[in-house]
Amino acid sequence: MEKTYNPAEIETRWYETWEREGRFAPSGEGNPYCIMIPPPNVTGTLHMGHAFQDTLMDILIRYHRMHGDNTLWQPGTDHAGIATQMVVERQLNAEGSTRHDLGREAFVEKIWEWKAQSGGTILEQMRRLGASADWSRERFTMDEGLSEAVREVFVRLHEEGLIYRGQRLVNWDPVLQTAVSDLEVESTEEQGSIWRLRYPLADSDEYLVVATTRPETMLGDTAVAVNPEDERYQHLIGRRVRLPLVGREIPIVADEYVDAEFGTGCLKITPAHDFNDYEVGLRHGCTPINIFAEDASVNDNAPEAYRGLDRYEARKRIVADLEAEGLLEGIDPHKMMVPRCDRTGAVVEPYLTYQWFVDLTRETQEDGRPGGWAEITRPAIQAVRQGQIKFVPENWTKTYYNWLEDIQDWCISRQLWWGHRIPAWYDGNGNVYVGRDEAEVRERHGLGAEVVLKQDEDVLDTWFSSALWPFSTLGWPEQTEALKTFYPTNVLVTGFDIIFFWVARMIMMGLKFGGDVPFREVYIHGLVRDSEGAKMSKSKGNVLDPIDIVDGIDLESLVTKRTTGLMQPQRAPAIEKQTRKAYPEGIAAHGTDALRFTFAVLATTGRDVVFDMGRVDGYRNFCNKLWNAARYVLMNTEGEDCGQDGGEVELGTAERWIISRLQKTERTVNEAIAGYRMDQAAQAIYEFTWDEYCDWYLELSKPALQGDVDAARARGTRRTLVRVLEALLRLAHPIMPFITEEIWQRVAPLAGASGETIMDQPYPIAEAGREDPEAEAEIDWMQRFILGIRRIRGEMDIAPGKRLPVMLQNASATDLERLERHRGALDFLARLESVEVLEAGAEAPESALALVDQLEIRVPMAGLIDKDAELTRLGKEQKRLQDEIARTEGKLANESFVNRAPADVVGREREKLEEARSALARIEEQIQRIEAL
RNA sequence: GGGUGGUUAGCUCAGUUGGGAGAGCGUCGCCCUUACAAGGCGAAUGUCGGGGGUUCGAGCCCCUCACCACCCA
Repeated sequence: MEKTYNPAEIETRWYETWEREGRFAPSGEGNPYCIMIPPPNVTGTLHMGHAFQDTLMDILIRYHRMHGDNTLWQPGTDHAGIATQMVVERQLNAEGSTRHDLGREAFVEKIWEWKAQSGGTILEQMRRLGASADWSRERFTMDEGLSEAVREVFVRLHEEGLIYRGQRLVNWDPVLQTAVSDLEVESTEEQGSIWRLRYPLADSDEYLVVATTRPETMLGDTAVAVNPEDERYQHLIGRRVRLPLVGREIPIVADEYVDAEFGTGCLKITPAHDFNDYEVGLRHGCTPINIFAEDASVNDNAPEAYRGLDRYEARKRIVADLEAEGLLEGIDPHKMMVPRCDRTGAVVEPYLTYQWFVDLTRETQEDGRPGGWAEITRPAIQAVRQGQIKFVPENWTKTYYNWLEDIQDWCISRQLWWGHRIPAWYDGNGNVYVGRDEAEVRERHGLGAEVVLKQDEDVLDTWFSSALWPFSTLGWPEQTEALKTFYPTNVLVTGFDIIFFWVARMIMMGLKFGGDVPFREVYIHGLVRDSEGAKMSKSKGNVLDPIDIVDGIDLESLVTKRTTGLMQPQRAPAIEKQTRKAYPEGIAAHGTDALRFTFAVLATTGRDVVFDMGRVDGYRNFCNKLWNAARYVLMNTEGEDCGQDGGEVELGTAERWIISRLQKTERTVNEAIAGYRMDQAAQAIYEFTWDEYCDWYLELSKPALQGDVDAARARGTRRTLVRVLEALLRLAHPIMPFITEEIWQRVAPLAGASGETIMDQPYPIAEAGREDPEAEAEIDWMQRFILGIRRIRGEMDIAPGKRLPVMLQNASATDLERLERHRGALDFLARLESVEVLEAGAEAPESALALVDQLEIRVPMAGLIDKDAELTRLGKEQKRLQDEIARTEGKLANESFVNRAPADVVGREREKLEEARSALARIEEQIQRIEAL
């Protein structure tokens, strides 16, 4: 084996081998186990969230594959309508062109080109992480098969009356000029103003004052509303005001919605441009007046003076004009929630347009058929409520219910060019026909060639196709073998930010069209944040590229990477400064396994995953530790007799001990993974490897293999060295696939294991019969013996290499037996020069003292021990024991404790007290003796 | 305003039906002991956010307050 652990070389080599040999495909045998990847944006790049999530999925996949399941990890990508269209559009803009210059067909062609060129990036990055997805089954949401599924679902829902087209107020992005769903809108608090405007009454010289945060919308006002209980305005209800600048007379209505405490208590009602006003308008029979064009400039429904002005320009002019007329009463600063599109950052405009919707709210339709609530939403709620789908951690079900129980109809049309075009056609008379294609529409509705049909210009919300992902990727609507085998899938692994967008919608569509839940469990993991706990985002400049952690990156490259392509280039200097501070040396190469191990350890039940580079450093060291342990094992076993070819094998206590500890670790790891506690699994592997196998067993094997040892014993030691290592490698493989494969190839033959790859070896399962409490007790004794001497050594600053003479006093028969049995190990690990067993009652010379239960271990002080240092050391021990005695005595003096606590707890306290008292007595005696020197 | 989660060592986090708190990194000593200095051996470090309650016993259960974060209106 190479002397140094070099992850880069190992990782690329093994990944290529696995993929070439088709190791990622389902075996076709065993219980089906399937995970659908949450499809990333096809033109995106891998971020920390992906890397974290992919690691978790790959751990589960590799674990189940090794357990013999017929395992499929279904990969693929999403066309991500808005995001992808924007990317390509921005490129065009950079070339001085627009998508409108190109036209729809050429623009879509351009996006396909872009996809062909950069679409594979993220999947390549996933390969770098070791993701063992079945790439031969890779799907893209706009593949023909998946597009067919989309059309099929649309048509069927439409036939059932569950998809409808209607004019509704929607969230409108005036930059992209498309509707967006409420989930794509982010509201943040921003500083704005409240303008108080005077609206003159139509029939007198009086006026009332309305308060508004958006004065420009007054051009579309259709009413003024006051609270019916508001005494100030009783006399106004039913009268009319003359709308300034416009001249239209509009009614004053009473509506509960108005908060008398807010502003002036008079609310202007603009149904076409505010969701609440729309509702109020409906109640009072107002016809909405739309005053904006699609780009949010003022349209022809407004007075000529304002037409064509952008909404903010119009605001300025309107405020100025009102002021000139004496109708502006005042402006107050006001903090308000401003809705912005999460993609473009544009302020979203409530806008009245025709859109397609999925009904999710009606119990029954007008014609008596069941509505969307009954057909889609309620079953989705029930599936979780009745336990057909389990959330892990369980409390996320609350979030799920809260959203579904208060759901709105789903606006599925988008005014984009990139996506699944809505399968609806219009004739010249405004009739709309829905069908799988134009031919079907013509045939079904008897439309001859003379009728001109035009397909709907809009495309579907990307989430519409994502909702079908669990079954469309398996071939639906065909009843394929894959579909029959792997649907429902086993678990969905995803972040909580996407429960609404995606999880709920997959459950809806899975139940409706897949005939069953899309997955049995939903494992919700936390979101990766930077070491300060802040969200990682390009604009904050705190993003990390997982591949940079794997390969390393120098500071200058990192700075360049973080400061190019910013939406707000003015942030560059701040980002640069912060980057230089956080990573003065750049980022070191850590290798994929270390990164994966870190992710596993961070996968606790919390909702935030705070990522700290120090953790990766630590787990890279762990990889190095494992590597070197393997080197040691191989040095001592390759070319030696490890018992793989027969021969008598004898296991010593140390062997029985490490095997016993391994069983416990195997049990812990299996339970942890089954419960989605990757942190506990990784922790157990770490502790076993480092604290038990390396720190103790490898050390114990050294004296056992030195000198002239019994052949059967040596064979037992070598066999245990390789077999435990081999099992450990299998145990760790799902988390750190590369290093384990690399070492396993060398170790497996020595351990008597055969196979081409660790990937398809059986996952270790604990055998209760191999647990050995006796061996554990004995090694525990030995460890305490050694630790006692090491402490004396450490506290006295005695060089580790210096051999020490020790004397034993008060040794029991068991102590002596154990001493005899492990003398070699004790000499080696505690660096003993000699051991003298003192007769009962014999006076020991002045010495430093360590206790193992009743056994007193003494290191004579002559020339070695510093009196004051020993007194300090003993003083600390004295204090600890005194505290312990005080605590236990107090407890045992409490009658209710003795009477009410379980007998074993009380018994344990009594034992503890007794031991502490005995130890304290001897420590204090020792203190006196040393003080007397 | 409603909801959810959090507050444990200097930092980032674990803590399994309530039985005297752990890890990684960092810190302090002593060591180049032939697997590993990305290491070995040893050490220090916490009124478990505040207050109250239940209990023989609370980091863990209940109430309350404070602060932080997120989601929804």
